[in-house]
Amino acid sequence: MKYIDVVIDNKSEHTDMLYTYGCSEDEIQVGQKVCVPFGKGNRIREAYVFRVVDEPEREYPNLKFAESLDPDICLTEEMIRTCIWMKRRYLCKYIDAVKCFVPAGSKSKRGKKRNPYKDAEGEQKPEPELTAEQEAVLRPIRQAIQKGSHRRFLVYGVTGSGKTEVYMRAAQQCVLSGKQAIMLVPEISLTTQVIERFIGRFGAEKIAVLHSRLSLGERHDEWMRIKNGEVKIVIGARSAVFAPLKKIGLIILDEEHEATYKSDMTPKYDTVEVALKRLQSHKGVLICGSATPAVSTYYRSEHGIFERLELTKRYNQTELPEVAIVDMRSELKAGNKTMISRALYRQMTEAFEKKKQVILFLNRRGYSTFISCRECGMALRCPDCGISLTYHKEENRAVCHYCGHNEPLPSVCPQCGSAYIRHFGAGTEKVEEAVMEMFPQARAERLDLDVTKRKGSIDRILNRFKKGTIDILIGTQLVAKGLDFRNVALVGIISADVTLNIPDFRSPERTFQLITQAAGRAGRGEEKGRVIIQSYTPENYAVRLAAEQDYKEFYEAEIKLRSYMGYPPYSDLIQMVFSSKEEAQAKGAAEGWFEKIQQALPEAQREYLFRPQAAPMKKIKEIYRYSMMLKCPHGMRQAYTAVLERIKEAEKARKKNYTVTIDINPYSFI
DNA sequence: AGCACGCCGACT
DNA sequence: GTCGGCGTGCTC
Repeated sequence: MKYIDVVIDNKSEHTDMLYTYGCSEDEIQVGQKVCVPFGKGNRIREAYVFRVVDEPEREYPNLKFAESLDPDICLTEEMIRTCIWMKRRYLCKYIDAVKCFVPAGSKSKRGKKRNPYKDAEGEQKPEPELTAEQEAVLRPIRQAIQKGSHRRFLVYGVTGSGKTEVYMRAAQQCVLSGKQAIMLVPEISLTTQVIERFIGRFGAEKIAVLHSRLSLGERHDEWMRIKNGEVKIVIGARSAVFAPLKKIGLIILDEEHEATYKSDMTPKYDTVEVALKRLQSHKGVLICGSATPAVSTYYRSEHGIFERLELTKRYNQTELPEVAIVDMRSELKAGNKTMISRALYRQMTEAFEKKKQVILFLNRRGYSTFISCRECGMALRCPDCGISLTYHKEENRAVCHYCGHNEPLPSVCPQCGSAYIRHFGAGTEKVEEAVMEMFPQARAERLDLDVTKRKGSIDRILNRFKKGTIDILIGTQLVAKGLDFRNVALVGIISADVTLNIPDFRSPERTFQLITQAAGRAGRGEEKGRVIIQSYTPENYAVRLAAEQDYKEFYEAEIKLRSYMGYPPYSDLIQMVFSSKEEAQAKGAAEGWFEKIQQALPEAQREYLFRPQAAPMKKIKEIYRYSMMLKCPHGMRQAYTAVLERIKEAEKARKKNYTVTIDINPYSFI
């Protein structure tokens, strides 16, 4: 007879705690899925064992007994420890964390197992010889994996420097050492080449692929294959970090800087953090790889938290493309009011004459519009936060989405006095139209998230582009990621200013990354490629240094700014969103929390909490939203989240007419 | 979240 | 006298 503490699979905040049951099964283990009677009606509910003890901590007058255990689903102690850690770190419920580890689907009815990649042949290529640089990078990685020491590496390697080969060799070492590896990629549908290479090298039977396009049954089967130890390497998007492997020797995050590694659903976890937590238990190795590391990651590699390894040479010795910036202010002065500069037009014409292909980037304007001067390029920014102000139509004002600072819309540019100051963003959609008009004979295709939603259409469009049945690919960031097209001679970035003016402290970082990645798409064949960046602020450091392909210089400039403004990595940002059907309730909840947090903070730290403000898209599906931001300076994060945890706990006792969602270091602010 | 208990109003 | 309305409070 054992006593077990379980977490009930139940959506309520109120039951988010451990319940003690009796269990006659002496073999019961932490992580086991069980069925227990719960509540007054003793309805049978699913639950997960978090603790097993011989004697209960106190008397339970009406102790109940667990009824049965699920033979298939059993998490390890390490996974349960990670769940407990996640609850505290992301302020989610136990069950939310548990759900990350268990497969969503149930056992497939037909006992037949399906491996979606069973028939994939893989890219059959002999193992290439490693370059001296790759050898040097692999040496410490292999050593760490072999010795089973928990170490963290940043592999900073320029595009085309052979990072994937390094990953594969590291994974090979991991398998040789009797451990398993997880290979994470930002977006599975754009990573078929990587999967093919892994399958070609290791064989389909040793690899599991996890992603959202799998059916529930397929996902369950893959999960079981992994759990039963049939699989050596798991490839997948961020959720694959939860793969039920027994001995994790290695976790790789490819394109480490990508936003998709931060979950925007509950629990709002950060993949690197979860990976590190798991690897601590497994004494495993973390590899973060990127050609444009996140500023916070590079900072860690400067301060001994990550060991930095560099790949500086392009694998096949192809030259970096020639990058030119076009000053859109002078285009306007010269009377060109279209979104295509004369230089870009010329280059496109030339490319088509040579039967080459063109990629145009048009960044989605997203949810906000910034205000800038078309004559001098200046964009309105918050005097306190340094981020772009957003145009609010209703009040005709410019508003800061971090602190709420707002000012009336100027009628003339405060810098140069021009009357050509207006809100920007709209109009980028017209690029496709403009291009069609300028090049009616060219076959253009658009690739963005709307198109992507239709299953399989990414691959279809990309295949057509590869075959050459499309001349111009017009796309968003999607197209920038790791695609390898030989025949692309020219990449045009329609407006670098759009990403630059997204109201987020990371906008320079993202601009730099986008331009660099986009540039990497040009000239992958024998001929040198060309890149044209159009901007109203060509002197901006992010635009200029991206054109020069100078990451380190950019990092130095950016980290100074972060330090000065107190943004990550010098702080953590916490966003709270309060939503309700009634506007007054959402507002009231936000203000109530504001007061409570203020009271909990020492007076000198109250400036770190910004006043709540209505979300720009105030009403989504009849729900009103208010948001508020808390900046946690160095080392204060735990103390601050503990304050929020206490308030959340206290609010739970009352009946609430609102919901609060807390996002630690969100990727976008609303 | 559910589910039961509970204490008031319209019905057989 | 009883059926059922949903307000309240607890779930090992």
